[in-house]
Amino acid sequence: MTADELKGHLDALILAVLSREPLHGYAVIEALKARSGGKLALPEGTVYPALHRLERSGLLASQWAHDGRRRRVYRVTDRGQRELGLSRSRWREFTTTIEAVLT
Amino acid sequence: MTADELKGHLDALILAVLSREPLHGYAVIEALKARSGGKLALPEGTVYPALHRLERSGLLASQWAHDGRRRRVYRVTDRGQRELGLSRSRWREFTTTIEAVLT
DNA sequence: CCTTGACACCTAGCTGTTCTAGGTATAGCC
DNA sequence: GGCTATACCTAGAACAGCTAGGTGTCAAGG
Repeated sequence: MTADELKGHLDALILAVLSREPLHGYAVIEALKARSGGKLALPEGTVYPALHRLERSGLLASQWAHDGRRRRVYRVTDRGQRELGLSRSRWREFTTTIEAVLT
Repeated sequence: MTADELKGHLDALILAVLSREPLHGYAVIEALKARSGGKLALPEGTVYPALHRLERSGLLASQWAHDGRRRRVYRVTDRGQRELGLSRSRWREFTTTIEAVLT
């Protein structure tokens, strides 16, 4: 399920894990894996560009941390928090719409 | 909600409406609109290529009907029916996975 | 009669997102 | 010293959905 069916929902997932606590990119990947029971095993080439995109559009902010390794730690901005709320209600509408047709 | 978030799920939706009864392309668009309460207003440029794709991969079969207008009527093949079943369970897994992360 | 709008089909090319497949570099363990 | 896990990055491929154009029929209204 490393999927094309994911399209359009990745941003919300990233915002969701980062809204709990700031994390660096690699840790975001692992958090997604952990919180989904291993189902969401996203490659770095998917997540890193997504983080950059989200930062460019002001939903995330990042800071370099140098505790041994170089790590870029991301946190959700206020706008990102609001966007996460919108994403959640959009998700609910999306699923009910699809399910209305699918069942 | 005419969306990028739809990606990867359109095929299942089309199979679902056509599994009830065979329809021509334009009617598929209207059926999707009706069954979703107007939320799914997909442009022709999305649906027609999808129908062709599904036929090419053997999940749909079509026949021209000439009752006044030219209409290409699509029906779900046996393979398409099986695929619809798979799509439904994939959908369930997909939503539970996303929701585990999102909530 | 002729224009407008709904019906019904089609496709080339744009866009944007995910993935593939490469690359760099450090830390820790055997 | 070499291997694995950690940690970052990006160019380009692949592909789905959309935009924006096109054709043609039919029915209703002016």
